[in-house]
Amino acid sequence: MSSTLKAVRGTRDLLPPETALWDRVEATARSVFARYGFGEIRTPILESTELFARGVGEETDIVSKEMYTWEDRARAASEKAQSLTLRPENTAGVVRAYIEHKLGDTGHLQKLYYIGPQFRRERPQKGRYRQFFQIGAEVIGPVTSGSESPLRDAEVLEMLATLLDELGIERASESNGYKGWKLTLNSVGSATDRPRYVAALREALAPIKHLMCEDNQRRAETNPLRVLDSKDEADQELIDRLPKIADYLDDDSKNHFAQVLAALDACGVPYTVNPRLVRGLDYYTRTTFEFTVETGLGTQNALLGGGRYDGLSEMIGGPKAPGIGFAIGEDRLILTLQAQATEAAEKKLDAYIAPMGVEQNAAALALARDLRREGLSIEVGDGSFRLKKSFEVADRVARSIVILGENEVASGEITVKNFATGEQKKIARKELAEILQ
RNA sequence: GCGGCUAUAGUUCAGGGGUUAGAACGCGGGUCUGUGGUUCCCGAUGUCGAGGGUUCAAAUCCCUCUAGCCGCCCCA
Repeated sequence: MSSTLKAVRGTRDLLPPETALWDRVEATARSVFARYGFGEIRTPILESTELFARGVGEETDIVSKEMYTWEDRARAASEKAQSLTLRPENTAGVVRAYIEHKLGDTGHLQKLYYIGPQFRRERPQKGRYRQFFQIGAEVIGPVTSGSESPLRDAEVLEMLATLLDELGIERASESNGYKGWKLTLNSVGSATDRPRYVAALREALAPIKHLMCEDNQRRAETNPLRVLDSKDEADQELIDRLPKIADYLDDDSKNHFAQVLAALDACGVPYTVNPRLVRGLDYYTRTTFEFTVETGLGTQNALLGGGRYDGLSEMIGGPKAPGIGFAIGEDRLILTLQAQATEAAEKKLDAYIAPMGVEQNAAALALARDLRREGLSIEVGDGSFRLKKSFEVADRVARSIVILGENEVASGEITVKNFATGEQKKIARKELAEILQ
């Protein structure tokens, strides 16, 4: 017995009417990004494995255990098999394209956004899929283009606040029980601060880690920064006494962070500084941030995350090109909007054309064609339907019904009925479009 | 990757070894061969997730698998 074929684990089909919400989210994002001077970039979903190993970091969970990676087949003896990977995130790909196309040589600041699928092989859950969608943006360029400016950090954060506002996601406040979006940020220091701090952390952890939970003992070895955002109650006191990142920031980094916060204040973007906020990707430097929401996502409450990556370009063999970016979990954004249950009125078509008898089918389709070209949304029934059925279907999908029968053809007039008012009248063809508006 | 819960009609769910598996919504039809949205009357919903086992008998009990969900890990 053959089992039926299904979408593979962790992937899913998106169907109407839900896709209308995806459209709205993407259209809103494009509109906001355009106003901030961003242009769209589309990079391949397939990249050389090495890009992620070097960019995202060999030791990160993403690279070490979550990537879809395989050896591409060598087609000729002279060709070498190459290790390929379905992109688990998009920043590395964008920076690779920036380097490959020598965008830095333009001397201009690059503002790029993308919308597309990403792939990570994790255990699926609500808000966490193996193929998931990210909407992201990157600001990157040579230092002389101003790419290192704290103004860029603040601009990106303010843009995100605007986007969430325009999408209708509430800000966390007392009145909504802090269920709206919340921005948390931190500075993890420059490319030299960060290793210094990690070394200090390792040193501090060495004598006390055996007192901690199993997870934290492992983290102390593999990724000491992660110990900081451990949720283990018993370990909190020990964690509080660990060195603070703020004490390892050089003056430039401190100054940079202070300017970001000042600009956020000036723009009225609410935030919380969390000195323990660390992000899982190796490339982050200085400003890191995440937006969380409490609605609809369970424990997957990180709606988007991002940060500065001043050294990423060099890590993958490019010129110095500081940058800052973010990735929004589009799936999570959709879930949040659905949970907010601002049930938008169901969109109905302008009219439904009901041909009376199959001999009217051709005329009905021609009429539909004309009305559609006039900008109306139209559905056409079938002449074999009884009129009662036509009315039922029409009432479900459209605001008005247009009846096309022998009487109408004979008289040259068309019968139109509006479902909301119940008003029915016979009108001339040329008045039709206006009546249906 | 680890631990737990779940899988029955298009949808949301009830049923818990014994003939033919139920409700609501939705769907089809009728009262009405040119009139919907509210009524009224009929009807069909289905390999009970897949495979195997126990039993005279399995949707029901057991095992395996698959998928979803919850928590962890981690992240968007």
